[in-house]
Amino acid sequence: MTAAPESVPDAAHKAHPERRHAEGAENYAKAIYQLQADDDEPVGTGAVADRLGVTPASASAMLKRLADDNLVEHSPYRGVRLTPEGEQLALEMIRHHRLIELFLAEVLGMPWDRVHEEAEVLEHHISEELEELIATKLGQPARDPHGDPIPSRELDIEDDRTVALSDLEVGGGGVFERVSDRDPEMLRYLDSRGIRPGAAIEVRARDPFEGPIRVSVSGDEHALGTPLARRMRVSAER
Amino acid sequence: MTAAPESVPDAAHKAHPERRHAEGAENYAKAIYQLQADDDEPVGTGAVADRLGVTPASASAMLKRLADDNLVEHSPYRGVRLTPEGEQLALEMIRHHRLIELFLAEVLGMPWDRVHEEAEVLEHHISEELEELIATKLGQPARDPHGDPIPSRELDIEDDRTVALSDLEVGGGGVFERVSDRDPEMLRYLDSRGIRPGAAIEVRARDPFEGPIRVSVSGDEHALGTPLARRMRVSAER
DNA sequence: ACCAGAAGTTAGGCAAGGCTAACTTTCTGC
DNA sequence: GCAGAAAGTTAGCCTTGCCTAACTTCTGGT
Ligand SMILES: [Mn+2]
Ligand SMILES: [Mn+2]
Ligand SMILES: [Mn+2]
Ligand SMILES: [Mn+2]
Repeated sequence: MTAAPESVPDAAHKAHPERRHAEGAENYAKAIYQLQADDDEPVGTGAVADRLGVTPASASAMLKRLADDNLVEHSPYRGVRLTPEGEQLALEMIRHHRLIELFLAEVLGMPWDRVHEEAEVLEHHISEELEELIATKLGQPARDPHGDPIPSRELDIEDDRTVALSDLEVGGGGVFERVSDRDPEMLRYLDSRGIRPGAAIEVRARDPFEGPIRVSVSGDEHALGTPLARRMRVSAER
Repeated sequence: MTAAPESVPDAAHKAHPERRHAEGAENYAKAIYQLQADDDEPVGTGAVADRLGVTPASASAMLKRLADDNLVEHSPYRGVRLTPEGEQLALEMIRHHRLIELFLAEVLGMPWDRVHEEAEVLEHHISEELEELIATKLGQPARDPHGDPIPSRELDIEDDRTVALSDLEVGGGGVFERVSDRDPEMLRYLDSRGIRPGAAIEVRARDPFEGPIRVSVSGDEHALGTPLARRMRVSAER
């Protein structure tokens, strides 16, 4: 046996206070964070329920519990806002999620349209130690396979400087930075067209009434429907 | 889009019928499997309760539910035995567990005394697809970091041909095949002595009344307590 | 053969989360 | 400014697991 102290479990990875919250609370916190975006409007019960696929009644009950746990402030009938503690919890889960997605893609070769579903489960079940081992293995990465920023170990996250592709004028463009990871079909479609985060993209033409948007990506032209273009984010110019 | 069929989700990894059971059922099935060993005595409620750290009352209730789900046969007051379905479920979890342990150790460099705890959680949360990616990455391995055999994809498991080190006579020995993974302290101790699965081991002397066992491992002598020796398994000779 | 203690089960609770149905509050269009 | 619609909440119920306390069954020693 070495001279190492007995039963002192390393004590390293203790940046965040290791609050143990139920998986439910973690999912709600993440959903609220993502719905809150940056406009600091409170988030409605219905929006949370929709995103999590539960009834408004279930969400209402759960939000009250989150309020008791100091994860949200709840004004009945008006909505919820994350407390700083709730935001930390959300960011912790987002860090787990994105690290896992990248790890699955990079280390295990899982296709980028399938990593999301797996990460959605695993994010709640990895230890802080495993989180750290994954981050180290990946070289403390800044972005996940869909271009989304990964919060730092201290849970700082880069603020979003992108605009939706659907909001660009003809002639506008930039780097295709990120895309929603929640629709595998969509990801496979983009992949099959060779459209991936990091590519330069430019709007060539737009049709009115939500018509397709013609873009060029690395030389090729594509006509993208508005729902798709809404989920693709491009670096803000200027 | 390629000519690949739409929405047919690959259909590969479907060897086992993908029964979804609650995490509780998975843990109970695994516990019963491991208590059952090979002596096909039925397993008592108390033994299950002990191993899972719940009260006998809780185990009793749960065993009844497992019986309803056809995972065990339950004779009240006499004990339970796994059904074939229950055994498949147990082996599935054991495969997950041991693949995850090896993966964490080999790919992420997690020390062998810490992989068990992490695997204990993750085994319930990886998809069949991820299981397969891990197995492939590791080259369809046969043993985990503690020397325990990993069930095949078809859930066949090699039967145990080892004896406890504590049961060997002086002069007996063989290959140190495997060691219980449930006590991190013990694993660290063995590791610090350079005693690892695969090493040749021989009993040099024994003291009566559960006294220490003197063994030689790759040239060095060690005195091991009986509780430790009971958890170390050595290849059966002859 | 009996009976005490060990082992197992039942009864009654609790906490998380989900549901539906019914009720309340807020918002909106006239 | 008010009615009806939309949004949110409450009430009552369910499932999964766990608990303690009380009861039942089994077993081993005399
Ligand atoms: Mn994702
Ligand atoms: Mn963390
Ligand atoms: Mn499997
Ligand atoms: Mn293990």
